[in-house]
Amino acid sequence: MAHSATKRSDITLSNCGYSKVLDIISSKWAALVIYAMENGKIRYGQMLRRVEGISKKMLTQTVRKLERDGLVQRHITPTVPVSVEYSLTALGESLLQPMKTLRQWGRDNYTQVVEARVKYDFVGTPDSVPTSPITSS
Amino acid sequence: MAHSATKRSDITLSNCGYSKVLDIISSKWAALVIYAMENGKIRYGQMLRRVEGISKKMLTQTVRKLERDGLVQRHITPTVPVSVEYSLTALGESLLQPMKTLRQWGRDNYTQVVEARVKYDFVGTPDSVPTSPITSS
DNA sequence: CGGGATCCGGCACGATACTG
DNA sequence: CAGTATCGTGCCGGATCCCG
Repeated sequence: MAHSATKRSDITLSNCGYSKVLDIISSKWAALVIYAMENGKIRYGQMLRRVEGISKKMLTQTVRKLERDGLVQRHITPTVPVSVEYSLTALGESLLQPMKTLRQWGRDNYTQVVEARVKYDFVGTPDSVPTSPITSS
Repeated sequence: MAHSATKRSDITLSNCGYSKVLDIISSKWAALVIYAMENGKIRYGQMLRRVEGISKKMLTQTVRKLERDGLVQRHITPTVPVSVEYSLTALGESLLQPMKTLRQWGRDNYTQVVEARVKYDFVGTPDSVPTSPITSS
C-alpha cells in the first residue's frame, strides 16, 4: 500500500460490479423469469404457469423492470384477445452464462450451507442442555 | 400425477440454484464484506474502514450471517482490547470465482443497462411531446 | 388475455446510544 | 476494540379487485 494513503475505504458500493448486477437480478423472481425465457419467446400466460407461485402483479413488475434494464423485449400481437410475447435481448442472453455459473455453485454447495446453518444454530441456541446432547447413552 | 403431465410449472424457487445463492449473497453488503476478506484475515475495524459507508450494525449482521452460512470464520485473540479477525472458509473462497464472473459482467455491461433505462424512461415519461423527439432536423 | 391500482404486513437497512 | 440494543422507515412482495 502506498505510503501515507489516507484513502482507507477502497471497497465501495458504487464501483462494485457485483453490486450493480444485484441491482438488476437480486429480486425474488428475476432469475426465474429469465430462465423462463431462455429457450426463446414465451407468452405472458405461459410464464405465469411455468414459474411456480408467481402472481400476475409480480410477473408484470419483474418483466417490466427487466425490459427497462434492456434485458428483455416485448412483442405485442394485436389479435382478438391480445397476445404478448417476451424474449431475452442480446444483453439479456449475455447474462445467462454468468448466472449459470453462480447457479451451479448453488447446486453444488447449498447443502453445505444448510449444514453449516444447522450446526451454527445448534451451538447457538442452547438455553439449557449443558449436558451432552445426542450422546444419550 | 405422472403420466399426462399436468405438471405445468417447471421453474420453482425451491429448486433454483441461483435463488439459493441469492439467499446467501443478495444482501446489500455481503459481497463487499466478502471482497474485504479475499486477501486473507482482516480485523473488524479494518473492514469497517475498508467498506465505504457500512455501519457497525450492518457489518456485524452481515458477517454473522456469512459465518452462519459457513462462508466465514471468526478468530478471536483475547488481547487487552479484544482482537477479532475474520477470513473466508474454503466454502467461502469457492464462491469467489462465480462471483467474479458476475462482477465482470457488471463491469462490462452496466453502462448498457443504464442507457437502456434512460431510453425506456424517455419514451415512457412523455406527457407532452407527441412530435418526433430526436429527429428534429 | 394481459395487465393496472390499491391496501397492507414484514423485514432489510440506517441512525443513534450504550457496553465489556 | 468489537460489538449489542432499540427505534424508525422505506419498499419489496403478496392478496385482492378492476379494466380494455
